[in-house]
Amino acid sequence: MVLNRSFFIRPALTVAQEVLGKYLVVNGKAGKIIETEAYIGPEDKASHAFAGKRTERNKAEYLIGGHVYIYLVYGMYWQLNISTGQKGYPECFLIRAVAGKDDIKRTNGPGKLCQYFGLDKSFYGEDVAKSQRVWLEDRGENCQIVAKSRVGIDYAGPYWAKRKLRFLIKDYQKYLAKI
DNA sequence: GTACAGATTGAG
DNA sequence: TCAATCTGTACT
Repeated sequence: MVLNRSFFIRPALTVAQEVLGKYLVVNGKAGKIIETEAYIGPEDKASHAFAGKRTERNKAEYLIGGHVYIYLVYGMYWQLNISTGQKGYPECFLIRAVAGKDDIKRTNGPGKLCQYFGLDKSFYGEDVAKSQRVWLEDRGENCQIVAKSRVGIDYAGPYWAKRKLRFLIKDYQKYLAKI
């Protein structure tokens, strides 16, 4: 079943965990989501929307849950986020890794999975609850969740860098072992 | 206008 | 350990 609006309008903290084990489907390719990070609103110092900041780049983060917030980092890699929560409140989660058919080494990083799925700025603001080319699917697979610290945000200070806002499925290492 | 750093990655 | 390479932000 395709995940609908009601799934995404909950807090990023909830959605980032529940979306693990679901499938990302883009242009006919599908992958099981195995790692995410939550960016939980204006008080989150690591978020692009910290202190309610709004820019041309991050405006999709303010849309009602279910919209694609995709942006370029380091000049070369796209990061796929999906907004959560209500309209006007900047929350989202970042999809950091999915498990594709067999070549996980091409989808085990946020930049790499976008390259694999062909995701770029043309998907900016896409509504995954309505889109015909990108959506999330529940295939009835349950999984256990492990929480870790987020990656690459040391600039946000020890409190936000250490908070357990990165989520992985428990057998994440098993997938990596297939490389 | 210039300077700079970043939610990454793969090669050395 | 480091370079690739673009964009928003904070300056001049």
